[in-house]
Amino acid sequence: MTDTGPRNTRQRRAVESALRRTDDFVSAQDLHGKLREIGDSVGLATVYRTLGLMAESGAVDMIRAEDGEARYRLCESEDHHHHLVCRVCGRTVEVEEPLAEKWASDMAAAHGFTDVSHTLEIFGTCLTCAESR
Amino acid sequence: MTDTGPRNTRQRRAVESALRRTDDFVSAQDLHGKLREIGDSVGLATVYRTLGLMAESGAVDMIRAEDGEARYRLCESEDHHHHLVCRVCGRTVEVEEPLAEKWASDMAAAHGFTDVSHTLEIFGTCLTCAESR
DNA sequence: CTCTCTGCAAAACATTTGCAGTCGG
DNA sequence: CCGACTGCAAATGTTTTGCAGAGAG
Repeated sequence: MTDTGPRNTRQRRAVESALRRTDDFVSAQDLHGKLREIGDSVGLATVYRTLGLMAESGAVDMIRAEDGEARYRLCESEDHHHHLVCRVCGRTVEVEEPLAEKWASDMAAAHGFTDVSHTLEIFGTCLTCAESR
Repeated sequence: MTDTGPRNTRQRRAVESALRRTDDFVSAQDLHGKLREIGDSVGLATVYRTLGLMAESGAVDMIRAEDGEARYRLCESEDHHHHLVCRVCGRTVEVEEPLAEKWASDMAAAHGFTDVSHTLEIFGTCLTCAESR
């Protein structure tokens, strides 16, 4: 079980670094743009591939914006959690709801479902964005 | 307030009829395919436009599959509700969770967010699909 | 060295839009 | 009649993939 893990390439470091510098959820496209701006460019396909791997390994959270676009963010807590996202500026608050977890799995079990996963995201307009409207 | 509503065209009737014949969530592409199969073909763009309007008016529920594709289903209950969806066969169970509603709005308000909306979907493998695996 | 990772460009998809013609009311 | 609705094809935007070359271990 010698987990060699992914290779330590410049591109991977750049993606992780850019994610670390961002508090909010960003799309693969956004990230690609940011990297290009700071002159640490990484191919778009590589950004997608890297984010995909990180999401699979649990290193980043992935959510879907209301239009279906995927957005990523470095995972802060180990525990499963959800997000309150400003649909204007993207500001994010990480929230926990232990009851929802249990409710979801109980509900699924009651109907004979297994391998349960769930999504729970809250979208709104944050105070700052509402005022500057 | 004479709501004339949308026009009663063959295409709109075909879409509604096809939705009525399906218990599970279907994508616009699926629906377009089904209509073509039964020889009651409707342009793909029209399927999208019609589903979009119906979703806006609340006539259908719209959820995002795990891959981000939009899926639609005739709305059964007036109240806001959520879904337990089999990720293999698409079988759907409509569930309600009044606590989640309140929790989401309270949580958002506590952080100064307004115009709150939320998504809560549960994905799993239903008994039938688990057995035939 | 070897095998994974990368970049680029093309492909694959879902969805939207421009426009001219159709048809419901 | 007239404006909303439709079909088609082209445009868009995101994400994936094929392939040859680069570089990590």
